[in-house]
Amino acid sequence: MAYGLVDCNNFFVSCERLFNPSLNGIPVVVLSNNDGCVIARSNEAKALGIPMGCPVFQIREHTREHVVQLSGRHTVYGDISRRVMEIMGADVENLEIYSVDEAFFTLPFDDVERNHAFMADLVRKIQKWVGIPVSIGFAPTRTLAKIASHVAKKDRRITDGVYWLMRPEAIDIILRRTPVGDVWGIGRRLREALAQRGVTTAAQLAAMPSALVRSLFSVTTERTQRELRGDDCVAPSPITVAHNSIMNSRTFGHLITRRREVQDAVVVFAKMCAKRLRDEHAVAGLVTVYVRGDRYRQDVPFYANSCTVRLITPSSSTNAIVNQAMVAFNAIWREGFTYRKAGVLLGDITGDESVQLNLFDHENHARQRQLMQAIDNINSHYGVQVVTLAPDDPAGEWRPEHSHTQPGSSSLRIYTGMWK
DNA sequence: TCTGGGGTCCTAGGACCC
DNA sequence: TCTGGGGTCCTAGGACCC
Repeated sequence: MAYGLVDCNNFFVSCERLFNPSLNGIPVVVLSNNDGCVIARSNEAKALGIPMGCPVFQIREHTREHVVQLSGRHTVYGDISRRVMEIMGADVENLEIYSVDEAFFTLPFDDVERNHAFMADLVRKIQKWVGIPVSIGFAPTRTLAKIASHVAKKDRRITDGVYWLMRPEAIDIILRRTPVGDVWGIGRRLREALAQRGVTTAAQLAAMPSALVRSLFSVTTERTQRELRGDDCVAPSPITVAHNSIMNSRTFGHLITRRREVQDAVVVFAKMCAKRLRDEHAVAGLVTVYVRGDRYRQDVPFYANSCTVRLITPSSSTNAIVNQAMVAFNAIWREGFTYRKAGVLLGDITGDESVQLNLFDHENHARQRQLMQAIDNINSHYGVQVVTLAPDDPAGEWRPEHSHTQPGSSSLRIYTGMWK
């Protein structure tokens, strides 16, 4: 049994290079929202020593001058990702899409050489058809396959973009050369804790007694450790992974002190969450709202809080979710602080066919569902928010003094008018 | 001056029940 | 005054991932 991992190299940068070939061969980074952090780097940018997740202002000035900085375009990356995954899905078995630029799969043949030739072809095919360079690693476990794909990426000329980490001797050699912090599942905290015990390489972690790893850390870390030894511990996930939570949040471009502005943002996040729920034919039972100040600012008092509200009947109705988000928001809002970020998180998500209806909610639920569907249809037809629910109204009912509104009982008003 | 967004899983501790 | 044990469910918080 072996797992394959296909990994798109420097994915966001590679996408940008598709549209602008002059970016080839030079240092390029793609930035997060508000152009705050580096979220993708070309090899040339990595060579300049720019770390992943690095805030832009921390890049030394004379380095920054030589780097092309681009704002992220995640819709575009999503489209390109889909094309890569479609090609993979057509040629391999049990493709499990793990992230926008990675997927696990199992091998199509028993014969190693045949597999290798097939995979090397696949790497060339994706490069030719989509224009994205990928690397593929194979190993007895997913954790080892991640390490194998790193080897494939690093030593591309030797490996054809495909690397097999199957033989115990080969695994042993590679693990000795792999810093423990590069192992999938070992982050900064665990790396530091392990270093205190003299464990700095993946091989040393693999050699630790599993019971000790578990008692020092957690079952998750023990699983990681066993995977390094070749025990397959990560349960396979179904191809269509249902979400346990849906989140929408944003760091604001500047510090906000006005209630109205933060509240408007929360309403927008709640609406986007509700729309995604409906797209996934799901309903949520929990609505969490959180707000927080700027943890880096020493000169203003810091405040952060969150509140979770349960819906009496799980719902995907914008009205019900925005309503509960406002109840939660009102509970945590504090005047006199500055706010840097807010978000809405939906939890307890289930399929919408199995909603346990509250006795009094039956009729209301069916009507809500029809209304939401009508609104989604109109908006998707025109491609803009032609129809929207009332909460955007500055004189609306979402004021603190109206925070006792019960779920589902507030009136629904519809604006029709083009969005400017 | 400037520090992302969207997820997952695990653990500890409290409330509550019999 | 003495004041169980075992179970479930929920939540907050932490660590990790890309």
